[in-house]
Amino acid sequence: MGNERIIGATGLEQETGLGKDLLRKWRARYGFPIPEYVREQGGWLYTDQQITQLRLIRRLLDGGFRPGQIVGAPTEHLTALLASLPCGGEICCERPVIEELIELLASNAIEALDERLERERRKCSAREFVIDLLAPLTTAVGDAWAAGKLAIYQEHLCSSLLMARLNEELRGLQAQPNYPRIIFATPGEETHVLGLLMARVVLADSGAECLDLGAQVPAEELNQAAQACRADMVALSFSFAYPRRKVRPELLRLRHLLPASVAIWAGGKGVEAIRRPPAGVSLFSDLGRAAEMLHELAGVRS
Amino acid sequence: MGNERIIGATGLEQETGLGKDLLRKWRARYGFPIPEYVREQGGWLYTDQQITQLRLIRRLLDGGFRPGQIVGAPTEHLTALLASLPCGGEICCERPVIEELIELLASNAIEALDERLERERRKCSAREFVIDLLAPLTTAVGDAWAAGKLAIYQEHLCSSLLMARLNEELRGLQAQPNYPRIIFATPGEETHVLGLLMARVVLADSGAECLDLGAQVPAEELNQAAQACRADMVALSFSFAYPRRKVRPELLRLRHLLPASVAIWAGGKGVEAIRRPPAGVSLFSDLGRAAEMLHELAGVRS
DNA sequence: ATAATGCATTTGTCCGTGACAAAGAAGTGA
DNA sequence: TCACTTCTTTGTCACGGACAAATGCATTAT
Repeated sequence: MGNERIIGATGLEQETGLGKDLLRKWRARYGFPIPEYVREQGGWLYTDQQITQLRLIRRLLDGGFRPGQIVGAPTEHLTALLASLPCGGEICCERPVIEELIELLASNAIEALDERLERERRKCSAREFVIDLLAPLTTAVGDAWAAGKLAIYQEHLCSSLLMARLNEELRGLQAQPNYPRIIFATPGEETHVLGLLMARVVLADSGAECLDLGAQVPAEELNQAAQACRADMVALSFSFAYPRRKVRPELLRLRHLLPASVAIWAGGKGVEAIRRPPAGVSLFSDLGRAAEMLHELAGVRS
Repeated sequence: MGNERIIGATGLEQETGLGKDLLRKWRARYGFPIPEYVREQGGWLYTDQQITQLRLIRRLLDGGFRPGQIVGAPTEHLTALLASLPCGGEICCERPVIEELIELLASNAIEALDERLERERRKCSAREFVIDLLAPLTTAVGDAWAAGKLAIYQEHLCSSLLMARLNEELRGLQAQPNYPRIIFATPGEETHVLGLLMARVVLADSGAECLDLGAQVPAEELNQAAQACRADMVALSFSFAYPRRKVRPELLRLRHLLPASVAIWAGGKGVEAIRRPPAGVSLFSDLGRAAEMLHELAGVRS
């Protein structure tokens, strides 16, 4: 296992969420990161060091730092800054279960992980299972990856496992009268579906009728679908990776397209930082609150 | 409903699978497509006409035409060429069931569609269900979309429905002794997971132990996962949208990384055009054949 | 003192161009 | 007919410039 990894600029984009153009600009402006070109492989060679730094930078940017302050900085400096951030370097494990689960994942004990989840599932309702266990678990897994405790493939493995579970939960849930018909989708550039699925389980469990359009649905298509299916609501999920500045315009455009009778709910890590929602759009950073809102809404209707 | 649609270049990329850079080059080389810049929307305005042409061009390219012959051509010319293609403009509906299902989808009768699938499901084994119904249905839906008979959102809706179904099928399938442990994933830039899921159901139904890594797994991670989980095989799915030229290099790189004891199987529309597979890689355009191979392999082992 | 406004700077994305390598086509000789 | 070599087409990347949105800072008004 060498301490250098060849990754095409596009591959690096996958890992860090930092675009090709942006990395080029950084290289020009701050002199970092400068990869080495390897002829025989036909690709750029980034050192592990550089990749680590880029990951740290990504997290610091999310934490509010500006690129000019951190992009050229040495690793120690970055880690120091990260530690100074509230909830920065630490993995938030409020519940010991979650730590256990992550340990299992780290040691590739997939079957054991699945069984452990099954046991936890029996202890509570579907809603609690998702809100109090799976959601925190997902963010904890993300943190553990960023901290280098998990490999990406383990995160993927976990996602896949959770998605299968969530799909199971969805079975047999019946829509209740007076509860809205909701279309779930992920906006334009968002590929992460796990959060969306969790939301679907929670709201379906609460009695809503749910239709899923999956990932990367353009606003125009969403509008068509909402009208064709006579939906009462559109639910969107923005992950942490969604470019912040694009959230509001996307929501505004959708609000402009959709008839006023169709509500728009948006959730996920990507909208937590948004202060005031655009008019006619509801933001949720908490699935529990969304479920409450749903019940209120249905109560008014009946 | 206007006859013009605003789509950012990136949005168009979604719809047609044609990258931003490529469209720019085409515009410079062939004078097409030239969108109009709209200041107040801050985006490029592509006419429906242009989008239709681009879709047709996409299909013609898949059919073997070269860009220089078709990129500037008028719509009628393109449709004529498409009709001249074997199985070109037609939707291949070998089985009338599929046509029925598509009709249901076109009229947004999702529940009815689901019930119809359920009825078909009872008639046959899981394996036949996937191979003889779902797989053809998926390609038929793609064709219907390309022909303008379905909107994208309907395709998405169908995908989501099928994925839920397939996940159900997966439940309760037990791995059999002597059958390999397989890791499923989608390579670097591939986001389509439906084909992968179908393959997983077929092979799991045949007795393999399946682990899913989901979409967009870089070769390095795949290697790590394969070694950590002691997998016997890696199964990849390339959709029609995967850039042809990248298939072979990706497979070669993976073959180079993985230990020789780990088999590589690749399938999907994206590999059908590949004539000879790289050494040490098996290509499948047919899930049935893959299942047969699996049984042979297990027979040898036992 | 606080909030609000206007100006300067930072920063991410897109564009047009040129370079280049891989794939395809065409030509050549056995 | 097949293998091999040129020539052409074609997709992707790098580069530098341009630009708009976001941010920071200073000034003013309440």
